[in-house]
Amino acid sequence: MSRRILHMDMDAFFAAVEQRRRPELIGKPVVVGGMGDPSSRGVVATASYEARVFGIHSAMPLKIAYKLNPQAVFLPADFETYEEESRKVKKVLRNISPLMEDVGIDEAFLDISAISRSSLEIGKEIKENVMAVTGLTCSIGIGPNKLLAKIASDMKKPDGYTVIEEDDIEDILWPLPVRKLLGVGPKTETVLKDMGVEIIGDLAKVTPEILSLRFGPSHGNFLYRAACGLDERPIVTFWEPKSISRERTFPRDIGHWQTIATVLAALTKEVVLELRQEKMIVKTITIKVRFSDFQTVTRSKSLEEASDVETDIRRAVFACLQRVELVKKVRLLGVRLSRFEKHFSL
DNA sequence: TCTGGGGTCCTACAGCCA
DNA sequence: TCTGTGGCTGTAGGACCC
Repeated sequence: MSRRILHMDMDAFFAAVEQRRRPELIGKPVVVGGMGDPSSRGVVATASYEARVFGIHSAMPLKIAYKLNPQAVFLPADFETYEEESRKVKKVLRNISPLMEDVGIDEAFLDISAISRSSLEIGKEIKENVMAVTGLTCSIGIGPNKLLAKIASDMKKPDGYTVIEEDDIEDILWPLPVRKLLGVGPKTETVLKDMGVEIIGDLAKVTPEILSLRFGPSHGNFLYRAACGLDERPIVTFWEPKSISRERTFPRDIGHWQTIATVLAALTKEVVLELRQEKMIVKTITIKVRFSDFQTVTRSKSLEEASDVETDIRRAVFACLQRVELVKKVRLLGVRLSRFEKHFSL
């Protein structure tokens, strides 16, 4: 039986939720992100299609989005509401197949290989049910693997439905820019461009040996196989968290050691609270310091014995802080816990 | 121009040990 | 006893994702 993977992507999710609950925003450029104040630090989480016309897109600093369109409606992200809508959508998908992989708040993969109905019927049912429970549209892509399903869902947005078959790889996949491949970000794109590789078809003509030399064996092989449309990664329906972290960017860069210490202690409290909720104990503690010039350093420390005791973890955090040279003002601080063990006594 | 917050995975390197 | 090697672990940083 050949694999049939479906990828569902909500259209401009956060902005669409805001437009649905405030109909006066329908048809207007809506930008969701940060505190909703374009004069403060933050980036765009989602821009409505009306805002995208002005060149506003995800991950763009709010200040730049404001310059592009000062008339746009800027709103803070309301994650609780988005999570609630997301749960409804995921339930629709699980009703089709329990083999669902969550990919963040607004995306999911679904393995529909074992379902006898046509792809079109399944896609139609999902779209209708998502609309019925949320009032929102989504785009659907179907392919023989996750890589191609994801590319398919991105091809016709919003409210799209696209199928990519194995025979379509040369016609549909190869003319696309390499950046469309999941795993090719700005850095990889630049290196590939320097090699004369601009579209996926160019990438498929480079040998895996050359790609491995440039990108390392793992990423190099991945790139080659991706360019050929090959991807055997399974649908992962459940996984244990591997790290818990909290970080904070200050409205203005800070220079006082006292403030740095206070914030790190507060962040430690937050991660420890979550650690205990997960009934885990932790071995490695890492702090992150980003300076005013965006230089970022991390320092980590492993405990002799895994712990969930706040004083142990805070001590490790401050031991890490002592190893950071605080010669510049600080823009961001973070605390991360990793390498968990189960807390058997609980 | 200015660049969030929560994650995952990979690589390089150093130190330790068999 | 000395030296080289390879595996493992911890640490730091980077790229990428939504």
